[in-house]
Amino acid sequence: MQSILENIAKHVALTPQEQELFLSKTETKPFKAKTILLSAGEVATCTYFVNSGILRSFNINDNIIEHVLHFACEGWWIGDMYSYISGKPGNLFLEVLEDAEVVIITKENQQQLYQEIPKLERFFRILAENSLVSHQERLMDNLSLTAEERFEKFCSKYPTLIQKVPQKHIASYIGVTPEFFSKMKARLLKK
Amino acid sequence: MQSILENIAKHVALTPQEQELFLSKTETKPFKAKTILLSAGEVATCTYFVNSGILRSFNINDNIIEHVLHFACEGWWIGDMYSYISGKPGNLFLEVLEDAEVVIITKENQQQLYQEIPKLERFFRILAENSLVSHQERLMDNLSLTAEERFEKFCSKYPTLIQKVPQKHIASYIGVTPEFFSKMKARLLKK
DNA sequence: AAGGGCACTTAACCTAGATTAAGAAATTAT
DNA sequence: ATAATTTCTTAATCTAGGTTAAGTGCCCTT
Repeated sequence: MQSILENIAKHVALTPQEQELFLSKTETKPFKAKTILLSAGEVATCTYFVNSGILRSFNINDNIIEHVLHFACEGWWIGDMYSYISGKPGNLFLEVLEDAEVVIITKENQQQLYQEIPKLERFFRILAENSLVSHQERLMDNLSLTAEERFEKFCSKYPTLIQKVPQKHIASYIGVTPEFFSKMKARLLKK
Repeated sequence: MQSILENIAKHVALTPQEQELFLSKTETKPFKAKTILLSAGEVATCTYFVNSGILRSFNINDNIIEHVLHFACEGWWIGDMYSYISGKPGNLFLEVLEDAEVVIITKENQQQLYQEIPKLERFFRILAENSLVSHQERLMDNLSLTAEERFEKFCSKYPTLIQKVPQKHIASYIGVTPEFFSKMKARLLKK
């Protein structure tokens, strides 16, 4: 299991004291599958780091159709960035897909940490930049690739997720209906 | 015209000396429309801030179809974040659409600035976070809205751009062909 | 001022993926 | 175990948006 400190150490070096301070501002909790950590309409007051298990963020259209924004498994960060930084009610739900242990950082604590350990500004800058790059790529993929190509890309990028999460969520992530996804999968298997 | 210093001042306060230092690490240049500042396959060594005029970033599929990632006009930042942070050849072109004045920061200079003015880590963190949020929103819009709804959203978000940039680029940005865009526009005008 | 590209429009036809519906398989709960 | 609920599959039908093609108008350039 990759710890949150190892995750930070990938980009900035914290002293033992800083590490301790950092951990003191976090809270680690277990959650059962199906738990909703955050609902649309609420203000996101925390950011989440996944120690183990799987989470997803998604929104709901017209009270019917879900769209998966993100999956997060071991070693990933997840949250509702819009609500978190704006302080306004968000559109995202955050759900546990597989029993998970999650490190929680409140916005208050994160602000304090920025004051006390300025290096963390760099860390979260790099995190945001990397996330931005992958969103840009996904956006361009959605504009230029077919559903089949997006699925293949998803498989090579997140090979472990395919076995673990219901395929309707993967369909939603790549932007097709579950029915079409099923048809497409059958077609690919014949090849 | 909004200066780059005012843009920074929105999020962090620099002292006069810091402001001077910052400007000394930048270069401001005029560019004629149609100039290509960066091509796919090149490594992006700079980030760009637009003083005036309009730029766009886009990629090209199979040597044929362009997809617009971004427009940038007065007061916006633009570049190829993937190539810039990875140091690898990128997929994006950066083109001037309307005669422009652009502030250029090289990666080297930006790294030095991070050392000398740590507050800039915060500024660029906030910049990346905001950009991330708008990419997430655009991604979800592409998954859940019709072309017509995306167009309406584009109009209310970037009212000035509609008059100024060729509509085929706007079609590309919202993710439809120029022909369909034209048809859709005619349909909307009838209402 | 003339001509050569672009940018835009229109229209006929086409297709990837959506929708609807019904049944089968797999999980979950009791 | 068994019932209940979800998830997945299959198939028929439909549509938003793509493709192809032809024509119009409008900047640019010289």
